[in-house]
Amino acid sequence: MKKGSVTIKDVAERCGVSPSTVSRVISKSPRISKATTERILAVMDELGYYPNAIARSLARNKTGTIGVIMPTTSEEVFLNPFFPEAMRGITKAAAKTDYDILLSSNSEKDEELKVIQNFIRSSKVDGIVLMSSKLNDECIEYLCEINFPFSLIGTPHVHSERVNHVDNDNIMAAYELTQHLRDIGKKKIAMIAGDEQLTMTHDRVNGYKRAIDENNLVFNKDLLFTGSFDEETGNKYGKIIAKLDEQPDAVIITDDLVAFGAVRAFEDLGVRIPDDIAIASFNNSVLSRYSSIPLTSVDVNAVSLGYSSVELLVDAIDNNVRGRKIVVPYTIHRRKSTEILMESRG
Amino acid sequence: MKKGSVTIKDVAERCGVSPSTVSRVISKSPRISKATTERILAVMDELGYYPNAIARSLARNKTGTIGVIMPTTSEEVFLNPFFPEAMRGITKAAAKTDYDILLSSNSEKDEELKVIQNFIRSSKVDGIVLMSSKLNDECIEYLCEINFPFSLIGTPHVHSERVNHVDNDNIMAAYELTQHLRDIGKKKIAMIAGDEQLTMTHDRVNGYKRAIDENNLVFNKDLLFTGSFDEETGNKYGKIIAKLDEQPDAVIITDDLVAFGAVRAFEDLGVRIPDDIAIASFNNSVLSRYSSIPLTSVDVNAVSLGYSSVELLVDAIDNNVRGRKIVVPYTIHRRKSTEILMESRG
DNA sequence: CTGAAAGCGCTTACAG
DNA sequence: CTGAAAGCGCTTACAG
Repeated sequence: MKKGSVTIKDVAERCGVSPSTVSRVISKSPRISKATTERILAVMDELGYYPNAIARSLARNKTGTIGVIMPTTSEEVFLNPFFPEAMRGITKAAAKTDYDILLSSNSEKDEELKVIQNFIRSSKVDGIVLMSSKLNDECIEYLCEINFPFSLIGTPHVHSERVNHVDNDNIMAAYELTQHLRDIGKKKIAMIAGDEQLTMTHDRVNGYKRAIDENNLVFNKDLLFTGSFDEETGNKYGKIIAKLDEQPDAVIITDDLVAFGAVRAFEDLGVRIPDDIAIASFNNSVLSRYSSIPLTSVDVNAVSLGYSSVELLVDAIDNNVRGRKIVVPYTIHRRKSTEILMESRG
Repeated sequence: MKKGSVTIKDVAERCGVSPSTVSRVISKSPRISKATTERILAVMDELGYYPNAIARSLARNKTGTIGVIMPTTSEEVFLNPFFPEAMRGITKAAAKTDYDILLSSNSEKDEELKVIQNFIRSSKVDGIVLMSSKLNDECIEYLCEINFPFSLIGTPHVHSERVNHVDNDNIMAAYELTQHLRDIGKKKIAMIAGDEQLTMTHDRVNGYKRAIDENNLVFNKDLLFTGSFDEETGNKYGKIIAKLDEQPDAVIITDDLVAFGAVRAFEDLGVRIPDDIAIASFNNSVLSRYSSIPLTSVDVNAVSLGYSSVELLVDAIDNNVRGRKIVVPYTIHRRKSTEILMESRG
């Protein structure tokens, strides 16, 4: 557009000072007299001057933007309400800290590392937020190796003492959920966990197992399912579970959307919720409230996770902080899908 | 980090050529001999050279990034599934066209214009995607005035021949929805439309009115409500509608989330859906399928809207195109909330 | 087909 | 408190 608009040089000339001086009032250097400062500010206003962010970035070797890496394909991502929520927290924190957000747009699966490398090598960003944590995460590996500032939503599998991360206590959350199911009288509890590659999945499975052990319930690995975060997965496993010879009486599911798939399967097959099978899931999306059977669900507080991830990152960029960890509390919302059974019922 | 890493100069020296030549192979200029090109490529690889995007931007006066402006507060935005969906389309198209996405993070309401001005004046972006269209939209106004490349998701209220935009035919969609309600035997149709400031709201209201007229139903402005896109709004108007002396027998609602609020109100007050009041809404979110009463809903194809908005924008940037319009088809999904009534019923 | 030079718009030691 | 100068890493007419 109107290029060659007004530059620092124009302002300088008009004021009869050097560009250096103008630059200093821009960056609020205290070494400029109040008089000149005000005169320059006035002229900047008059001329409609606005500092060029690109030029500034180049000179200062700092971009003022952070890269946010959406896991896997952006297509899948936005189906899960977790990510929009987390983005909400991220944008909010970014607005506060005055960083811009460069959104990764990896079109293909497993291009994350490439996107990250591109962001870094072409120096488009000062730091990176990783929105998920896998078991052998090459992105985490890479970022640690080159010691580039980043923060992680989730818990790293390795290098935990070197990476800034924010997470819920997923072990405890799954543990509590399992306890809750036992408390309402359930004995045989299945689990549909998420992607095996995610550390989150492992944490939740561990919490589940611990509760099973402590309550002297039997752990049966045939009752533990893993898969992706979509309705289909839930529907598929729901059908399998409903048709088991020894049907479980409860199931913990790693996400509401998946849970809906299971609910659909149960309804289709005449399995009553919560009477025959109770359901408890994660993410507390709007859907969990408005489902035909409202679902007990863990609110992981995705907004806070996102918000804190940016705070951590800024600390990493500005103060070179590494290995800090923030735990965001979760809340279990009890709903009809795990309602306590009446004494007398057919 | 590893600053002063490897630059174009390093590559040039190592090759015994000038930086100009290296620059030319980077930008794939055809004027460089195949031999030198290959030699230089090899050295770039050997040295791990990667062009600095910032420097390139400054020199070329082009950033290679597009700014995406989320309407109002980012907090509200992510509650509505429309936006994540649209973002999905946007990131997908951006990945294809090789543009980066700078996400607006306006923390306060009505800071959109400021964010836009900041993006443009500090030359952080080559173009802008506006995700919603208001009646007297100062952002559209501004962008037209300075003739900055942008595209709009929605229909502009004015300057329509000058702005690139992509939208559904909202008039027709609301018209069809109203017809559908009449077809299932409804006579007195209310509407909970969205924010009065949105052109979308006006289009939908117009389609609704037209259908009312054509069918010789009575238009009653007391049956037309406007408000924001949240459950509360739906719940509030749902209660009001349920308590009207002459209760309507159907209601069109501008968004599933709002519709859920109304459903809740109706259920609480013993109003049967669809028997007493049928409900048809917009956006076809996952929720509309899994609600206690599945909702008839219009799929606006938000992903396509987002995708096309980027295509339009790139055309605006590269070829200076203005005033192009794309219409994205919608689909009405009929569900239980507008099921045809049985003949004999109490 | 290639190079020397100027320039993109800012910042920042260094010197005074 | 202020300025001259060099530099950030690239691009691009211009000239050959």
